[in-house]
Amino acid sequence: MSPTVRRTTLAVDVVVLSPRSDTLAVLLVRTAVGARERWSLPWDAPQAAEGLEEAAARITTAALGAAPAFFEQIGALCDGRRHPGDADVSVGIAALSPASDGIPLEDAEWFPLAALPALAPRHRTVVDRAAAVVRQRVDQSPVAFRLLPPTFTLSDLQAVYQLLLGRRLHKASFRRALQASYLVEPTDEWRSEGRGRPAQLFRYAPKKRRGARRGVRFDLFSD
Amino acid sequence: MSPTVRRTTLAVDVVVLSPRSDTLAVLLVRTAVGARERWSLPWDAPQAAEGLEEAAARITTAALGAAPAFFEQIGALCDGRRHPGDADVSVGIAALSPASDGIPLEDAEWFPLAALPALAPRHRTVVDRAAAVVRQRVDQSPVAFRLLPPTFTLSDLQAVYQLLLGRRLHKASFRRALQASYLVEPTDEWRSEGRGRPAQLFRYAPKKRRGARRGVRFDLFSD
DNA sequence: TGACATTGGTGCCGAATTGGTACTAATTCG
DNA sequence: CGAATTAGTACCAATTCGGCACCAATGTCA
Repeated sequence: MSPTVRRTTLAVDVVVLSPRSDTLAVLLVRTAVGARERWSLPWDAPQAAEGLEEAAARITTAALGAAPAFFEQIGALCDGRRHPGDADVSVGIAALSPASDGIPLEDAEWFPLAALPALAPRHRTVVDRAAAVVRQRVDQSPVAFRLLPPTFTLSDLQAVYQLLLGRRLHKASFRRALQASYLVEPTDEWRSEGRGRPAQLFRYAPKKRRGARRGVRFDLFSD
Repeated sequence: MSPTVRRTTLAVDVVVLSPRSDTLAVLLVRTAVGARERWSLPWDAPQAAEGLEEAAARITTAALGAAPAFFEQIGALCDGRRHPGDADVSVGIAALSPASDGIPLEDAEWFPLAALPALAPRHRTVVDRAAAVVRQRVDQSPVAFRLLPPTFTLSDLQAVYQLLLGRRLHKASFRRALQASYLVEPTDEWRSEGRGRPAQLFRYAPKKRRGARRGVRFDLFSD
């Protein structure tokens, strides 16, 4: 018996993440279902000859008015869980948007990741996986920089890392590690943010220094 | 304009990885195309009401005669690249199988990851992503243990880590890290492998010690 | 205007971790 | 028995880490 394809229905569900008022927030759109107000992730089917990330960009732009700075696919879901459009399979995409970018359209709103309204079960799973994936990627891809404007202070950067990792970092150690990584370079601008000493602005500018590989670390296991 | 689903064709492509003769090997199946011999990943469409990993287990069993020990989905691909069954979308699954498990069926064969025959472009991408994902997960999920039989020596384990990471590890440091991680426990069996001192056998038995979280490491960036 | 609060940034030191070498242990081969 | 081979450990110097204290530059307010 040789393999054959089957027709299925497919949806792209986008989890747009952005730091808003000191927490990670998710963009949801209002869906009119009966009398009660309901929310869902922005989603749609990919159009013909459209890549998955192209579709994600289009879907996000429709809800936020701006294209996100970064995408990462978090996989296909095909559990039996209900999807708002009854798609057989969902492809989840995590999209990162700087705090300053975009103004949600009329039927869209930011919700803190920790305080979401009820969602379709499939969407709930997609959100959870997106958050987990982004948090895991923090030190392997430039995730944090995509949640910040093009120039930022080191305190901003540290705050984003702390948001993503969910724990405090030591200022001196953080800067040492950053220095050693050749990921940012200083600009000659300074920002004065009300009181306190002005902070130097940096930009993301990774140098291709192959970092010194360390030995295996077994410390991130979770299961 | 509210979102709607579209019908597409879907395939599950499985990358079965196993350590064979000191390299990572991939299981391929022979596909008769014209006169020339061609190879592809084992694949099929998911059956109705079948989860993606269930499908992967079924597909692998059909080619290897045994179900793999571990699956990890590596995402959906929807580039324009050609798929052997002309599926619009492929879901790639990495499957791990211990060296000792399974005997490839008549039309299946192991190929070293570094010396694969020509594949359909989509399958080539799936293989590359599977290898990258598995290598990245090495220190975050029990990937290495799924490439070994239930009991193994620490030298076996170190060899697998070295295969996956593609570099040498220091014996003392490796064992220190392993000790600190509470991932294995000794059995009271010993294995004598020809010459040399017999090695104690261990089994995978993760203790739920929340590892001491370290500071951010910026060293694994690749782009 | 000058003390003080506030935020940014760095220097230093003891403790922990790392990588390396060298050692001991247990077995097979001849 | 001794050489060879593989397993496992002890020690040590160098590096890295976390924490604290300190200095710097600005706004606030008496």
